[in-house]
Amino acid sequence: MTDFEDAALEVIARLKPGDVVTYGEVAAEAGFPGAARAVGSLLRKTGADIPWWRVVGAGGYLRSPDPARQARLLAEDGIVVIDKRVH
DNA sequence: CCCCTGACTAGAA
DNA sequence: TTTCTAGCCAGGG
Repeated sequence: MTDFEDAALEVIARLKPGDVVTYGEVAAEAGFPGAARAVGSLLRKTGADIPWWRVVGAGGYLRSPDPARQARLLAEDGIVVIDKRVH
């Protein structure tokens, strides 16, 4: 487990219902500013156990391979998603 | 070690 | 507005 993965996973695990952060914010918060891509790679291989749906792309755009599913999960958190974007 | 890809971004053209 | 480029980190060939 790399330092990056360890820190990034913890940042995401701390997210509460209603919270939405971008890949870049997670990376910066984890101490690796600019490593937004690595966050995506991490979520891709990481199974459940973390609120991955609360991580979106810059501008609130849903970048997950299944935007519809992510939008539904966000809705359960009380977050409104319009045209695949969080406002 | 080199090269390419990707749930990314910000800035330049 | 759309397209490119450069930067970043992890992974795979």
